[in-house]
Amino acid sequence: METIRQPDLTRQRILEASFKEIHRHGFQAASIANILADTGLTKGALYHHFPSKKALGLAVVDEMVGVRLNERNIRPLHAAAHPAHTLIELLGDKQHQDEEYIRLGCPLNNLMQEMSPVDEAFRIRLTHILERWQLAFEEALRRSQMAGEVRKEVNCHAAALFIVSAWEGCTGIAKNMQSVDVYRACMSQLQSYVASLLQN
Amino acid sequence: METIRQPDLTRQRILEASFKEIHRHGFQAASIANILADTGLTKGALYHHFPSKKALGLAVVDEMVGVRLNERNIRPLHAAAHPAHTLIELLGDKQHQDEEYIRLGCPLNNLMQEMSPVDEAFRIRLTHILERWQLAFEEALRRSQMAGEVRKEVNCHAAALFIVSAWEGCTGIAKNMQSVDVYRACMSQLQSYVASLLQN
DNA sequence: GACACAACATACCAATCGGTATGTAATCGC
DNA sequence: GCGATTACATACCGATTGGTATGTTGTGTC
Repeated sequence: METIRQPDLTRQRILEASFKEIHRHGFQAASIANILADTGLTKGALYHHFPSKKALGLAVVDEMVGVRLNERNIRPLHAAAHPAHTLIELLGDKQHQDEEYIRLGCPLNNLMQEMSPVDEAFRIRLTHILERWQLAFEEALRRSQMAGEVRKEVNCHAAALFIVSAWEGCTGIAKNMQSVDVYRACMSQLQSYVASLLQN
Repeated sequence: METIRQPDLTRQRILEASFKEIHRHGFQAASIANILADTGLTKGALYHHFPSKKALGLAVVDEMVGVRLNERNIRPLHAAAHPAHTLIELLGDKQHQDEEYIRLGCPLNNLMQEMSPVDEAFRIRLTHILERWQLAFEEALRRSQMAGEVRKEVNCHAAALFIVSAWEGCTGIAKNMQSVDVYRACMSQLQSYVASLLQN
């Protein structure tokens, strides 16, 4: 009975199962037992790779939540020729209109709302992710501003903060109403807000 | 040893302690033991007034969260002579800038984010509260629209949805950043959005 | 090939959870 | 005043929680 061992891969499997479990139930209600049942592993494996449930949660924040947000919502802006327009397109992206994603909500927002008042370590890491996101929007607006596409009296920093906030607000409301239509209607209003920052 | 009994009052005390506990830790992580310790009562008392933790939570939603929102964010709009302007003032209300309120977040939003995907009974009641709120904004905008204060091409329904969403988004982000300044900056942007709906 | 260590599995633990069964005292109806 | 019922208090319960101690097996190293 020889069983192959791939520690890096099992670690990743634990992270993915934990991400799913946390996305469904939140961190505090996330059950180690469920994660183990999902992966088919046992406690020995999990506590070999992660010293505690909290450490596992923080790893999920950094290596899953943060990375996914980078790939989906930040990277597209970096290569954009007309960042502000790419931003508006991003707000209407079909990627975010997935049924289950709307039902379960934005993983970043979920964790922020749950953990921020409860655990400082979580809060700080989540804030860092949030700030990277906000900064990406700010730079996108500023680049478009220098290109004359965004009105020059616009406060890009404050606008970026508001866009991130409103985005999370829309996903949160749509999550409660369990409606893709609500999500679209809400994000459409946000799009027109961003459009109001443009020239003409 | 005669102890006076005021069942209505003890029920209210349980509700208030539960509201505090839930506001701090969320519903699922809220501890019955903590609530009892806070009130000085015992399990016998609590389970006499409420059949289960879930029923207690739903009562908190209806009798505490819903009522508070009515008094603070809806009633002020009913008597307003210029509803849209009252709405803008409401967004800058000092009442919502209380330190602890920002640290712990909006009770309605907290519960929506936590409970919507997990429990349908919670979701429905929270949605009702949310819809009443949205409707109050919609009617405020519409009244101002008929008075010629809000531009007539504005979609009041969609705008109200967005205002509620963005508001909750702002409180959520400020809660994570634990900053009254962030809250103010964010709500200020929302104010200017609403202002952009006005005539001229 | 033997030794060392990493990568797991198994079994167990105390603490906490929501909930219940039972007991007791205050209050209300007559 | 007396029985019935309401309003609690006390003690207990099974289930689940995150965590640990110990065992076993694969794997790289010399």
